[in-house]
Amino acid sequence: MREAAVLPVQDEEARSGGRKPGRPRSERAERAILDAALELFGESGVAGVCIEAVATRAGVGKATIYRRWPGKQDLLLDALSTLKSPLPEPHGESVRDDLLAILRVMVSDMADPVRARRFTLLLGEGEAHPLLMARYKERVVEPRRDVIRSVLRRGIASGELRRGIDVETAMLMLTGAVVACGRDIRPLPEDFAERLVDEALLGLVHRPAVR
Amino acid sequence: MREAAVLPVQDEEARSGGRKPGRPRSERAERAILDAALELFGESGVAGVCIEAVATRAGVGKATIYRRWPGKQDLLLDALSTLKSPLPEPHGESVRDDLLAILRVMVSDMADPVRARRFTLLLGEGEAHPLLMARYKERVVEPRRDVIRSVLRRGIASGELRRGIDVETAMLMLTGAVVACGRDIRPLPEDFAERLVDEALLGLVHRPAVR
Amino acid sequence: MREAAVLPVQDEEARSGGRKPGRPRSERAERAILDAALELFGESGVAGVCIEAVATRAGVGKATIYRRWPGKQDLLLDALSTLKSPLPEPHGESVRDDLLAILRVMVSDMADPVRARRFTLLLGEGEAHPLLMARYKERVVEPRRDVIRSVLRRGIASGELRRGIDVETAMLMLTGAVVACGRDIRPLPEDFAERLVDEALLGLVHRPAVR
Amino acid sequence: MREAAVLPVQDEEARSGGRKPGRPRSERAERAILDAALELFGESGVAGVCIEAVATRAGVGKATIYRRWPGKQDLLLDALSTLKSPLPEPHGESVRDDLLAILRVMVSDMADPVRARRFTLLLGEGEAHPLLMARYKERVVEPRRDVIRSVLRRGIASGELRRGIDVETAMLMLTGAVVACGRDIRPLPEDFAERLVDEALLGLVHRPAVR
DNA sequence: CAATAATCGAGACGGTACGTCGCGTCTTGGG
DNA sequence: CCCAAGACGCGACGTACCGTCTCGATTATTG
Repeated sequence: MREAAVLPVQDEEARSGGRKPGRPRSERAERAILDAALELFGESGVAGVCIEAVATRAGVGKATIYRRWPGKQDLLLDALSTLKSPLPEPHGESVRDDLLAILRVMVSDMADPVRARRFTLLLGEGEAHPLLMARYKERVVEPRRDVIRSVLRRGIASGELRRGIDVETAMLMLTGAVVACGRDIRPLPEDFAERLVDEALLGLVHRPAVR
Repeated sequence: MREAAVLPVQDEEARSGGRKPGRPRSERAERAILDAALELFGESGVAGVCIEAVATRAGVGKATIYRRWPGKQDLLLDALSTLKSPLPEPHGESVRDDLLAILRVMVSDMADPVRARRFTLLLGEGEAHPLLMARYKERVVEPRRDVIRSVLRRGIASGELRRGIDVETAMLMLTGAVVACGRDIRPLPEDFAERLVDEALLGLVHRPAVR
Repeated sequence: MREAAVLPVQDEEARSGGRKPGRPRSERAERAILDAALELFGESGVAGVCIEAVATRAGVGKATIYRRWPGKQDLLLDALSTLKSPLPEPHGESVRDDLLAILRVMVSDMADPVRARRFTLLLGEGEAHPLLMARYKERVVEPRRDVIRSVLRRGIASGELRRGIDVETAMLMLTGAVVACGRDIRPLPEDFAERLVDEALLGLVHRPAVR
Repeated sequence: MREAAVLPVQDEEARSGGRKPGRPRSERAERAILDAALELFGESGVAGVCIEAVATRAGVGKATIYRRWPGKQDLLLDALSTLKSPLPEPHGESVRDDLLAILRVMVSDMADPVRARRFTLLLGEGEAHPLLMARYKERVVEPRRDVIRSVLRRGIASGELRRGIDVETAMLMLTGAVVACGRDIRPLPEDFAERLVDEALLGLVHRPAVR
């Protein structure tokens, strides 16, 4: 993750025309580095992405990389970062549709091998770089969970869902299943979101479905 | 994976009381190596388990390690295998009880910060060490999943669970929720296994519970 | 060596009061750079004088240094040139007095620990920086030797010294002794210049002194 | 200078048959490193001797070099170390002959460019590595000075030299001249030792030579 | 007064060498 | 045949400076 990204400034340069002194960082170099990192990642996986190789292939000094990213993992994270898929706004017509919408986004994120790899990588670094992890959760994980929580709460309020639901546990079941499935089963079943939502809505016990 | 393990068993010791010539391998060394590997893994993850560090901490020569395991991953796998909690044998009295039994074991594994940390580290570094990950799944993860699968199947067969259940998806919901919870919520709620099983059994939709 | 120094003098300022257009170079910056270079040299020798460190300590951009001196050696040479004690003009009354005058200056240079350290550092690193060494000799060492040479030659011409003297060898004996003494014996004997001159004048062999 | 050389053990291995555990250091590697260093030194001087280049040319890992020498200078010192020329035993027949004998050795040491370079290098490092310098003085410099001192004292005692001689100053004149000359004048005059001794013996003042 | 032009500080650029660390292998003497 | 110790060649690590460059800002002279 770029250092600059830590600052709460959405537009780094446009603040009252001010700019940092000194020669500005080269966008060409930045693109070349990220491209080289992605190429190497595609060729030989995480292990193949060594800073020296990235620098050589990008035609860049090592310092130019370390100026931007503190280490290999952070570079990889940025390189693998395609922008997070936009969250669907729940329409509110039915709980099932709303859950499906958000879970489909999550499933398709996990289905993309690059995104999945990035996610897994991030998880692994979570222990070593708690701040990184915290930011990732705050920006990516929790917004999605919030959508699910609000859909469930709305469903309870509207009477569509039963009153006794433990919202947090239910949410963890849904998101946890996506992550667990994405980690293990390649390729992901296309209809996994549907199966998941239906299973969760119906429960396991044997009785006539009410709706 | 020990090299010896690929040889037929009788070649090792059962040759009519005969033994291989030369000095036998030291069990002390073996235990010391495994313990050192676990300690280091707990402290700094896969990356922290360098053979040199293991050898130093175990008070052992590096060759003594390589004589037994071909590489870091194989050593780690053996080391981590000693950790898995014993699986409860499902009694078969009720699906709920059987699920609770296995999920309680998993929750309590995740509740132990040391074990949880080890698990998270392993998960995260799975991408970087795919072989290690694969073997860990084969030895630790899948046996647990198999217990859940069989409980669910038995429940369907006995009529206790409804027929249409997607066993795989249901299993992923249960185990995924435990992992997701263990990763995020510290300390884990004591009754998480109960809440999870009940939520899963009942489903979310509003209708009178049948059992 | 300053670039400007290669230009004819009148091009710089004497053009009927005219000046070069643009912002003139800051004398403050120049002094700060030279001072910083000297400080760093005194602290850690030639190796310690890195342009980056000089720039930082002088509060100056690196380009401001490179605009004036083509490299480290040239900067150092200019910096060290500001240090040489002024040479005494030989009065010509007696060879002994003239030699004493110049040797006293050299001895007192070596007696000052800071100057001596600088000199020793410079000598030692001469091999690694031959250009710097050559220029230092040309600017600092040789002028002093020339004084001694001319004193000796004048002494021979006036009949004060014997005709057969090997001027070069005699000069090396005198200056070499000062350097050797300055390197080894701390603090220097106060009367070392006198002892040296007398010993050299008298020679070692046993016979009645003539003068 | 090799680390081992600091220890006061003259024979590193032969003490009571004991030997350090582990694989012994390869003499092949050591020779290859020293040869490579000398080659590079001959090709491009001190600046050309970078550890990476030495390692590559010697077909050796960098660590193998750093295991033996703490840094570039120390490696160079060892590489350039031809054994110090043996000191001539003064015959005692005449002061002039005895001085000539020892000074000729010193002059020929300085005349050899490799030895001279090594000496100059060492001097330069003296400030940075005082212990190294001290050992060098103790082992090489002082023994030579002692020879000169004793020759001078014997000359005074025998009446060959005048009584008032300042032995230390005279010694510094002789040795200092050799060093100063060796540093500046390449190639050294072949008869420099003779000229030096004669000049010192006769002195500078004009009077009939006594002997 | 405005335009021009050189210098200022700051700092990024592509490089090179540094000294360290861990890898997996090899080589000792001794149990 | 195993053990501990530790050296081996290798290669990536992250750092420090090199000498060059590119910024916006500053400061004189010139038109």
